[in-house]
Amino acid sequence: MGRNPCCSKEGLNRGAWTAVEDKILIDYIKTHGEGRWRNLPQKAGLKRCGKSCRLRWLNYLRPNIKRGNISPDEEELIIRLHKLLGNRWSLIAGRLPGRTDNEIKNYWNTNLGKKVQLDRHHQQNTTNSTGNKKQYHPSRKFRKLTNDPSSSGGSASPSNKTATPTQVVRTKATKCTRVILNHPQPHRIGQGRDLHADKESTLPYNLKGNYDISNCEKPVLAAGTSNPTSDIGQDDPNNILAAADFAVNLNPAAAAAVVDDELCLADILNSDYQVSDFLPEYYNSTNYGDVQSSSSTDLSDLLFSEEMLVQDRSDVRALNAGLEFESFSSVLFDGDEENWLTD
DNA sequence: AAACTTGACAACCGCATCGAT
DNA sequence: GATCGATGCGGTTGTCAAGTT
Repeated sequence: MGRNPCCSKEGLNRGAWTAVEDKILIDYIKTHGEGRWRNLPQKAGLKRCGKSCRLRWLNYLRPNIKRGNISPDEEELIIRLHKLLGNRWSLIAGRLPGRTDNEIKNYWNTNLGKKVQLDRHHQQNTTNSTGNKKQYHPSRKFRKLTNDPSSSGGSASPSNKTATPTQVVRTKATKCTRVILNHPQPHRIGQGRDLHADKESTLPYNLKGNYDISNCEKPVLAAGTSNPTSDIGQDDPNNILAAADFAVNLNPAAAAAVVDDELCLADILNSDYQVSDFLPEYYNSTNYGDVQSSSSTDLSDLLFSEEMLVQDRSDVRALNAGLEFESFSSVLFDGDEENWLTD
């Protein structure tokens, strides 16, 4: 039994959307909201496939869409996330507010993919600098992207001739020692647990690198809510982890918090975790050290920001099989001088 | 100036996944 | 558990503009 086509293609408009069609779609969605894409064209009076309407809305018409001008920061984040996640564009887009998966995919295919590829090529050339090599002739776009002086449109100066031919965006060797994820509110004094009195035993692991998660549940990755804490009963004795802080002290290994084998970085990135509001207060009160936190900070910002803390390296522990450690480490520590990470 | 090439990106398409029944 | 509809996702294509020869 074959699947019915999402819509009859006969008599439907195809190709670029007109301003009139856009207006109809916008007006309809403003009135009736998103969803029901299959029936939307008929109800709205559009001669378009429902899929097409959805795509048009999600990628171009909906509010808060950023168009063009992908910043160097965004570019860097895309490269890192792609290194980590591969072609999971929606996942990557989810970490870039206002950007769509389609835009990022296109940007990657036309810019970054080649850029990264060229960078790898250059690295190979520099490491294997002996022997005759076939000369590489990058395309016009390649030369432009990499500021190759041979580019006709480039602004090459004589001094550039000795410079590295590629100006590829390099990942910063940012050392992350602690990743804070939003998590359920810890029990407070008088509410079942006293963190201040017994913080070592209350936490599922202590912050000296000895992780004891045997009795812990993993936190609720409450997709779709920015405040998963509200779903957790504070007195639920089973929510040990829910009652504990989900900060992972990983010196020097940058890592996302991983609680069990089922939770990997990709899961975390795919969640709607945000840095919790209450953490600064809590951490300050328990003297657990600096926690840079902001309620508006997205996890991706945190994972890849300069704000990640650098402390001592003394308590590196293998964290978890679920962590895509190798890939993650290579993402964050691309520099040759950062070999210690993989030790 | 025309022909050709290349890049950018909007849009399409097929398959996968999820939830309701 | 099977089926089906709705939606999401990622690969690919089509088209236009800009650049090159």
